[in-house]
Amino acid sequence: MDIASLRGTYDIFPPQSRIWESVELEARRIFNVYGCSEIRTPIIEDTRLFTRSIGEGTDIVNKEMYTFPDRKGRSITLRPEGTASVVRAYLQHSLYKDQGLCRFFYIGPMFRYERPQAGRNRQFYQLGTEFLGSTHPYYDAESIALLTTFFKTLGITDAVVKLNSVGSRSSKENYSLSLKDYFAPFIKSMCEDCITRFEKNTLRILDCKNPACRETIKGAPSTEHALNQEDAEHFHSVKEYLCAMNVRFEIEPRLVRGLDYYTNTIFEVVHTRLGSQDALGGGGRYNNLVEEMGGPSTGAVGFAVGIDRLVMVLEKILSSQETALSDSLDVYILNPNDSLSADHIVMLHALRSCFVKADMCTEQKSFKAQMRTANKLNARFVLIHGEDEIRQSIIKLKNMTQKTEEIIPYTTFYTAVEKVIERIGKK
RNA sequence: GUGGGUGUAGCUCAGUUGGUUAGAGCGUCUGGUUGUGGCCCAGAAGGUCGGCGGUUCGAACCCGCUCACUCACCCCA
Repeated sequence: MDIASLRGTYDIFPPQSRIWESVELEARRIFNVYGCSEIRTPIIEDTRLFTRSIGEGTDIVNKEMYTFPDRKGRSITLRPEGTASVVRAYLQHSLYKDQGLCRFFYIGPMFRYERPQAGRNRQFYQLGTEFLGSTHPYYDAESIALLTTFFKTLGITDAVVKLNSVGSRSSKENYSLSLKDYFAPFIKSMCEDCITRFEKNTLRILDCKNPACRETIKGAPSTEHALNQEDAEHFHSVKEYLCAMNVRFEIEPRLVRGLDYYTNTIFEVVHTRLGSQDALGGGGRYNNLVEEMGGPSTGAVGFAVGIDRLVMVLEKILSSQETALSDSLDVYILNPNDSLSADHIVMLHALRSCFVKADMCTEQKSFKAQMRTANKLNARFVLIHGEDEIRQSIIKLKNMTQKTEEIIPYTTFYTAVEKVIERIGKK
């Protein structure tokens, strides 16, 4: 075949898909406990939604979006993240009129045109929450607590929460200015990237990994000094609430995020077993976004988790035994006669109607070969109903683990099925 | 977008300084006497050596281009 999955996209199949299922199941469970309801938004949106919310100067908007004209020439974009769509839906349906706080969660694919790498794909999957309608610092803390609780229930105990605050818009602007003042004398000796960052997005200089730049960055003013009174208090409360909930975190003064809409609290959860793309999740507060999108001033906070990366970590934690074990069959119906009998089809159907995980052999194979198949399928029982059994009006049921065989009388179809189900222990 | 690494059977990989019919392990299938699995034994199927072009008497091996995978930069989840 000459057609393969597109670059940066991939297929998920067993046994790996089982991990995905359990992640999603656990997420729904925890989110429900925290009062979040699911929101499903379209995967395609008007391009302007993202350019406005994420920011014109960001990498996502500049070079990573899947953007194309539709048949009427409108600019369409495959969503690169979830928050913008949630905010759009929130506004479009005037949800801010209903109640104080809306708690949503979402799960689904996102798209970014990037060079694939470990933990980075063009179609990737995120699950996340958005709390809309409050500026209270408690919800910043609750978001982080929910995130860490989720990881813990999945068995991830060694993830690290990194926390910082960039402050409100005015604090952010102040900070940006003070950084410019600080870097101005050194900028000519810094790396090329930093020079462009200096003009484009000064905050991002703090993220530079160049050792020479690093030295200059060390002396840069930290975000905390740039926060105004109110922002500092907000940040302080968040930290206090986190401590109260026994959530561990590390203050990371250099932490800045690539999306423009963040204000105040920003956080990231990293895991050491991931490689260079080590963020399992991240998020923060975005108090201006709803208003910027044309709604009322609305406080909001949220996070997103990279499911692809989460699964990578879980695969390393879980033993291969654990993932393979779950695949077993209750009964395998043999086909000792040459042709597929109607009796077997009806039997299979009846068993499945009673939620017995059953399957049957439809091929013309030797008895031995059929037994081998049963074994390969990890069948707990094998049901034998061939010519001999028909003559004697019985069914043979072999217990594969105990290697025992039981004879079940076949007086009527229903009593026989009943007995089989009873023996299998599914009643 | 920039760099490094890698493409040989379904999977994991060998393959000598270029030289006849390209191998192994696992997996798959079929047998090992009448209709009974795993273990063991025997056998079989399965490959455009990523693709295209070049060098050569001769290329899986050398060269060029291209595609894909992969890791890193960048950025993010």
